[in-house]
Amino acid sequence: MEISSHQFHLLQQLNEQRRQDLFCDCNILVEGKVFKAHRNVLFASSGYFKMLLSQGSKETTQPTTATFQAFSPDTFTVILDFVYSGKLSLTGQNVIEVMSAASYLQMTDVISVCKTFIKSSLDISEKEKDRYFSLSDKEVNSNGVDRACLYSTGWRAESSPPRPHLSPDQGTCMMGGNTWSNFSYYPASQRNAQQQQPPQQLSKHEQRQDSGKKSRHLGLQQPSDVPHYKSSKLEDRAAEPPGHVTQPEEQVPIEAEVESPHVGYQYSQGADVMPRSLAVKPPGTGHKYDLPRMRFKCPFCTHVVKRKADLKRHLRCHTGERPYPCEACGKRFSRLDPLSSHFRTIHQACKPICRKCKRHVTELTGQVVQEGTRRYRLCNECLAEAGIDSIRIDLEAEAPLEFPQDGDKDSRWQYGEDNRSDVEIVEDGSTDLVIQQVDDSEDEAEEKEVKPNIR
DNA sequence: CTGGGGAAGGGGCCC
DNA sequence: CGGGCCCCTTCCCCA
Repeated sequence: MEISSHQFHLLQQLNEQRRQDLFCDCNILVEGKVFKAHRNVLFASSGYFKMLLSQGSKETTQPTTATFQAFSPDTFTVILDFVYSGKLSLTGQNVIEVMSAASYLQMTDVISVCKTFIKSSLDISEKEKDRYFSLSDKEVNSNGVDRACLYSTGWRAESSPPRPHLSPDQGTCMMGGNTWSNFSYYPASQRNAQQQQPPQQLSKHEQRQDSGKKSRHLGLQQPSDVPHYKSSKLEDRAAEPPGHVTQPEEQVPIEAEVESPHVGYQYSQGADVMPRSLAVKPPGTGHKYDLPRMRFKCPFCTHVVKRKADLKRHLRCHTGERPYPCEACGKRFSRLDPLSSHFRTIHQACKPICRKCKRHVTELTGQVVQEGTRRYRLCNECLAEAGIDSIRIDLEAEAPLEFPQDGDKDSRWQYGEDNRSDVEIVEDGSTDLVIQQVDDSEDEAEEKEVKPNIR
């Protein structure tokens, strides 16, 4: 028999203990502000703390202290409140930083919720489009605030439970000129205890995407390996006056018009979702019989793209999402093509150019050198200058190319296996360099086969 | 401190 | 719609 309220009450008690500084054995210092918490709770909630606390001293009588500069005390307050209550107080103003902090702290649930929060606002509803059908572009783009006002009626939350700990201005907030409703997330385990908080429903598309990306984020490595969005940059961009980027303004049409009837993009929950991209028609297509040409407006900045897919891609630079990890070095990329490029350049030494003298080399006139997980080519002369005698096999460098922590996609990292059969390793005597004879023709074939993370 | 080069980020657009 | 290529810009490291 299971008493569903037990978990909720347990968490409540822990939260109460935290507030009263009872049994707190961990101090978290964020930009000078000290937060008290329980090691056990932090350990259970955050991959970062799990790592930190498991690596740290086993001594439990001394309080552990962690210091962070990567996010603000306010952001950590949101995170810590979530840890101890299951309620994530997201607003348009804090979602980026909260997600960044969650990424740093390896809290995949929070990341997912932040992503859902952001993504859920990206859908275009037919209803909303109708609403803007006759908007002039100037009305739409000349003033982000105006636009926010126009949008706000459609996505203001109607069922968000009141949260007394919020400051009044958190009721709705502005982000990039748009008004955002508050967003509360209650883990499934707590939803029963909450007042029938409507669950955040995702469209099939989103569910698929989100589940997939969630699994990717489960593979986050050390926080230092996890790139974070540049909040300041984002804020700068978001704060840019609309006229700052002239290109979209100039190209954007006088009349805003929506795409012809489309499918797939609908509000899942009208209350929590808002139209975040605006389709407008370019100049010269004013005639009603012209095929409507879409332009999609980024809700975070003034960028306008022609295709929804391009907007989706662009948004990753705002959300910081990097779903494509390089399995050789762990570096994560927001897109597949830069990853492929990185992989070819850094780990496959595809450039037939001597890294030292920049001359073109072939398999006859040069060799591949491996340094850690990096590979590059050196011509025989430069190789001789470097002193082949001083170069040895680095078995560490050959073997490490497995990344069990990342179950992303079908990422099959065959680098260390398949390549080895094709290369002849010249062993020498120095640090961590490996010279390899590589058959270029096979290298190309292998390049096709061994692309990381490519489905 | 500065300039050059490599790597990565990001947009446009084709397939 | 995703993958991928091209191009330009930005960032970072190093001499």
